[in-house]
Amino acid sequence: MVRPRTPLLSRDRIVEVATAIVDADGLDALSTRRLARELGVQAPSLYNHFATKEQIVDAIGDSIVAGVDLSMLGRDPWPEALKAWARAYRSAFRAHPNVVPFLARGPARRPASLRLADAVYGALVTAGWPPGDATRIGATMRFFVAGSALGSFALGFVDDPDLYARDYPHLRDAHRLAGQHAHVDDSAFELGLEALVDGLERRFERL
Amino acid sequence: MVRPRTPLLSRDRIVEVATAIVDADGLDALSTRRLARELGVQAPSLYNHFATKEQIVDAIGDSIVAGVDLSMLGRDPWPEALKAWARAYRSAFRAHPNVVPFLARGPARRPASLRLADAVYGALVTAGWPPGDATRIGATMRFFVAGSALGSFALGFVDDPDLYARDYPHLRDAHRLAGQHAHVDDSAFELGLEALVDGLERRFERL
DNA sequence: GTCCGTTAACTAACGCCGTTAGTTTCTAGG
DNA sequence: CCTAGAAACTAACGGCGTTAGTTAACGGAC
Repeated sequence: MVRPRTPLLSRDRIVEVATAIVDADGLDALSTRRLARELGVQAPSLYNHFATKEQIVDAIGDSIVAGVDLSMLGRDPWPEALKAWARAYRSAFRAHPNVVPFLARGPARRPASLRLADAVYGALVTAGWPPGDATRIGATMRFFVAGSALGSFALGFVDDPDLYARDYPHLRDAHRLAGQHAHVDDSAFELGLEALVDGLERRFERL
Repeated sequence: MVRPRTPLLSRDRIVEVATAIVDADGLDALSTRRLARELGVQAPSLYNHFATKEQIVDAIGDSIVAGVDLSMLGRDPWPEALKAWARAYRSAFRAHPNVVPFLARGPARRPASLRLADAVYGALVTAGWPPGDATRIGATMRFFVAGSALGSFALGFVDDPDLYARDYPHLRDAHRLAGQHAHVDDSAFELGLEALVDGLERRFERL
């Protein structure tokens, strides 16, 4: 086959299959050869659509961030909007946990990230925040959401009672975390989010 | 050379040179062949000291986390201790920005991370927090610190006035962020940290 | 002092990887 | 109809992490 009558590949199809591979088997499992194989094609053909493999991963990231609901920003009161947006942002990450290390990595120059930054900044300024604070709050929320989506805290612990008791005096019961990591991570996120927005509201009152 | 009179390698020396490579040229620049070359050795010799390359990177991570000052925990009042510890944690990350994506990645089962979790959990419980809340607060702080160390928020913007004005109505002045990313990221971290701990103090009062 | 198991270096090689060069054939636009 | 460019191909390069198998020095036991 030299050139098919109808194209075998498209950017969308490549991103779709690449996302499936990463979701199923992790970032490291995404190689140009495997991606091409699952697309029914040879690896170099990908380079007719993307200049590098990194651009493919970038496109995966953009498509994930593009799915974050922004409708509450500028509509609801800012504290509620901020919390709802943070939850939507985090759950978009959580739907593709293997991509998060890449997403959180570099500065996000992808279009969807800019649209998101624009929306949250605009909502805060409209609500009465000074521009400088609005920038910092957008950044802080990104820090928190990215960090919480990144690595499970509770997964760091293994279900072995003896392991911690010996060396870490306060972690006697830490082994129990292993079995409930999803719940622990979720409730830690909720606690932090409430505290953070609560602190921001107090700061806002002082303006 | 088959076996030298005094060993050429040691775990410490490998970790030291590996850290220097990652700091200088990034995680991707760390290959077993380059690491070996800079150690004056052939690549497979590394496998006498570490089972996999990942274990080498793990050891880099552990040595960084081991440097975080924990002395304020259990000594100062918990809100101040928590803030000072978060700043120390973050600046340890910031000293090795290229390692952070790896550090933040998986659950941290390395000894230094466990010691750190033990110290912060112990300090909170001693201060009067219920154990469940202490766990969540430790996790939340880790989320925030890891997220803030991970990717610069401000670096996501390029110093090009026209780029944003067209597509993102509120980001008219975003291009100015590019020149001040360090300051923006630092002050966003400070603002978030103050708000977060402030919110936690209010929650503590309500107990 | 000699033996011997272990250690720490080596060389050679395997099967991956991302990517480039060069070729072929089909499509789309004038 | 002709032609420029797009989209597939094959072949190959240099690098990667890792394994197998070899060799010589070390350190303890007799």
